[in-house]
Amino acid sequence: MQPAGGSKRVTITDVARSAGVSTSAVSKVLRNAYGVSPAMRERVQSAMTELGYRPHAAARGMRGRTYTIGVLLASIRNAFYADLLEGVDARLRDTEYALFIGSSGSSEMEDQTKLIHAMVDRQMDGLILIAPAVPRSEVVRIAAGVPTVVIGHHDPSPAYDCVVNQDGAGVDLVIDHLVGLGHRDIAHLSHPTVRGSQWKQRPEHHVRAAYREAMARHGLADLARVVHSGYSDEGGYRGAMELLTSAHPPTAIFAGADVAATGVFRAAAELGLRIPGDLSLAGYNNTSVAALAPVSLTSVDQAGAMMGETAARLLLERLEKRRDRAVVMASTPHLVTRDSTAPPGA
Amino acid sequence: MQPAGGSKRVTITDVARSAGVSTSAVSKVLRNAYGVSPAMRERVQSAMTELGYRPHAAARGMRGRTYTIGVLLASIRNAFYADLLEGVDARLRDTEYALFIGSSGSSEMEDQTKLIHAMVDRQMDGLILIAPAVPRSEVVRIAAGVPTVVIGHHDPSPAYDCVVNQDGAGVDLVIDHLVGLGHRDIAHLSHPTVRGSQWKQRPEHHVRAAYREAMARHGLADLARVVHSGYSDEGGYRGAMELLTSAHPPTAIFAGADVAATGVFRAAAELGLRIPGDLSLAGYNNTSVAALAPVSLTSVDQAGAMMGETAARLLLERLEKRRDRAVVMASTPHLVTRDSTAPPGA
DNA sequence: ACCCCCTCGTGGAACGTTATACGAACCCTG
DNA sequence: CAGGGTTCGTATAACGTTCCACGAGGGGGT
Repeated sequence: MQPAGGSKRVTITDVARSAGVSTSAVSKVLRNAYGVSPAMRERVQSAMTELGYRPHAAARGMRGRTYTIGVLLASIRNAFYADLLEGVDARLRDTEYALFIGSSGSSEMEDQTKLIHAMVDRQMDGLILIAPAVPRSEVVRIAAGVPTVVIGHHDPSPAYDCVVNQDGAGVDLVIDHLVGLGHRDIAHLSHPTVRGSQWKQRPEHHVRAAYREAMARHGLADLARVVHSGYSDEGGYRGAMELLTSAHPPTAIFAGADVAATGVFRAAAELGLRIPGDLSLAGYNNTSVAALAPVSLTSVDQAGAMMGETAARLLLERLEKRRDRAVVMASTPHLVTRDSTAPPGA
Repeated sequence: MQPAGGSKRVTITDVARSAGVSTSAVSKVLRNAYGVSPAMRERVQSAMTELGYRPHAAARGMRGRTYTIGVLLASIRNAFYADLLEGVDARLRDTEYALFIGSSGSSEMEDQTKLIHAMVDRQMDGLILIAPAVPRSEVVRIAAGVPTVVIGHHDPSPAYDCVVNQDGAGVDLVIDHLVGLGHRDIAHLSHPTVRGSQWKQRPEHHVRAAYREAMARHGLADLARVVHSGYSDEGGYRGAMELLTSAHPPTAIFAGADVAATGVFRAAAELGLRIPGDLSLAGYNNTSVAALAPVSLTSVDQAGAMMGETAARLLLERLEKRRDRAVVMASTPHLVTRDSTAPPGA
C-alpha cells in the first residue's frame, strides 16, 4: 500500500515472495515477456499493487533500458523550444518512458557536450537534440550508441533522424509579404556562425540563404543586408541599432527569431520610431511572445508542437526497432500576420 | 582516447587492468576515498583519461548516488522558473552533479506525481520542487527518502527545506505604489485554490491575503476585489474581462503573475482601453516578458536566480551531510516600476 | 626483538534487474 | 501409450559499481 517512506524499497524479490513465485516470473510479467499464464500474471500484478512496487530504474539500466528519454536544448527561455517540448511530452505521455530536459543555459559547446554525456552516462534510451551546438562528429558518435533525433539542423546523417522545417519556404512567405506591402529595403537579423561546429546547415544558414534568394528574386539583391548580431533580445537590439542609425535605414526588418525581434522593439522605442508606422518588423517561430497583445508580431509559424511530436514518434520507432533507416521529416511553415507589419510610411 | 562509439563501454575493470591495480583501487580514486597513495592515484588517473573512461551512472545508482539532481516545475513557459533554473544551474555548474528538469506541462497533480516518482525511481540524489501541486503529505514522504527543497510554498516541514519570497512585503510595495499614484479601486487577479492539495500556504494564498491587508491598511477594504481566474495568459484575459466590463471597473489591476498580466493587456486592447492611461497594471515576478519594450510592465522582482542558487546550495549541504536540520530561506522582493502604471485618468 | 598501529592495497559480497538456458508438466497425434 | 511439441515456470549468471573487512608491509616505541 504505502511506497515505503524512508525505509527499504520494495524490490522484485519482495513481490516474488509475496506472490509465491520466482523473481524471473515477476520480471517476465514486468516486461510482459513470453511464457506467463493469465493466472500468474494476475497474482503477480496484485502483489505488485499491494506492496506498491516500483521498478528500480538504475538496476534496469544496468541490464537493459532505463525507460528514460533526454531532451537537450540550449535555453529554456526560448518559447519555441517550449512548443517543441509540449509535442514531445504529448507523444510520450502514455508510454512507459519518462522525459527529462537538460538545459545548457547557453549555447556553449562545452556545456552541451557535458550535458549530452551526462545523459549517455545515465543510460538514457533515446536522445532528442534541439539545434545542438556540439560538433556534428560528436553527435554522430553519440548517435551510434543511442537512438537520436536532431531537431533544426538540416544536415542529415545515416546515424540519426532529423526533424526540420522548410525554412526556405518560410522566408519566402515573409519577404513576399513585406514586398507585397511595398517594402524594398528589407534587412535581416541573423545569428553568428559558430566556428568549428561542423554543421553546415544550421537553421540560421538556411534562413539567411533563403533571404538572399528571395531578395534577388524580387530584384532587390542590392538592398539585401544581413547583420549577425545573434538570436537574443540583446542581439536584436544591437543589430537594429546598427541598421537604424546607418546612412540608409531599412523600412523593414526581418528577424530570424522572435526573441531577436523583441530587441528591435526596444531599439525602435529608444529611437522614437513607431512600429509599424516607421518600421515594419517580422519575426520567426511564432512563439507565444509574438501573440502578446502589446507585441503583436508578424511571424512565421513552424508548428513546434507538431515537430516535437514527430521527433518523439521517430524516436519510439527506433526504440521499438520498427525502423533502422534514418529519415528526415520536413514540415511546412505558414505566415501569421499581425500588427507589426504595414506598408512603409503608413 | 575515443569514448567508444557504438561498441563496448569502458568500465572500471578496463581501467584497473590497464593501470595494473584492482577495481577497488580505481573505485577509491574515483570517489577519492581514504587509502590511496599519490603514485597510484597518478597511474589510475592517467589510465582513465587514456581510455576515456566515464563512470556508469546507472551502476553507481545501484550502490550509492547517481550524481543527478532533478528539478520539478509546472510549466516551462513561465519565465520566472527559467530565472530560478539559471540560479540552480549556476550553483551546480562546477560540481559533479548533473541537473535534469522534469516539466509536467500542466499543474495537474497526477502528472507531477508521476514525474516525481520517475525521479525517485531513477535514484536521483536530490530534488528541487518548484511550487509543487502534489499533496503535501506525498512530498513529505518523498523527502523522507531523498533530500528535497521546496520553492514557493510557505509551509515548512522538518522533512524538507524551503526557499520562499517575502510575498507580503512584495504586495505591499505594489499596493503602496498604486495608492501613491492616486488609485483606490485596485482589483487583484489570483489563482484558484486546488482542492485537496493540503498546502495551506501556496504563494497565491500569501499574495491574496497580503493584498487584502494592504487594502485595509489604506482604508480601502471595501474596494478590495479578487478574481480567481488563474495564473495564465488566458486566465488574465478572462479575469480582466470580468472586472473591466463590471458596473464599477477598477482603475488598476494587480496581477499575481506577469503571465496573467499579459492577458490583461489583451483584454484592455479589445475593450479599447489604453494602459496606463485608462488602466494601470502591475504584475508579479518581474519576468523577462515584463521588461520587453512593448510590454513595459511594472512588476515585483523576486530575484529568481538568487532563489535558485539558494535552493541548490541547501540541497548540496544536505547531500554532503553538512546539515540535517530543515531550514527556511526567505528573500526580500523589490518593485520595478515601468510604463504600465500611472496616476488614474492620466 | 617484540608488539602495536598506521598506511595502502585487494577480495568479494552486495545492489535489483534482465535474459538465457533448462526442466517439468501438459496436450496432441498416430 | 510412446514420441514430439508446446507452454509455463525456475535457476542462475551477468551488468558496473561501492564499500566493508581483511592482510601485508613498514615504522616507531619500549
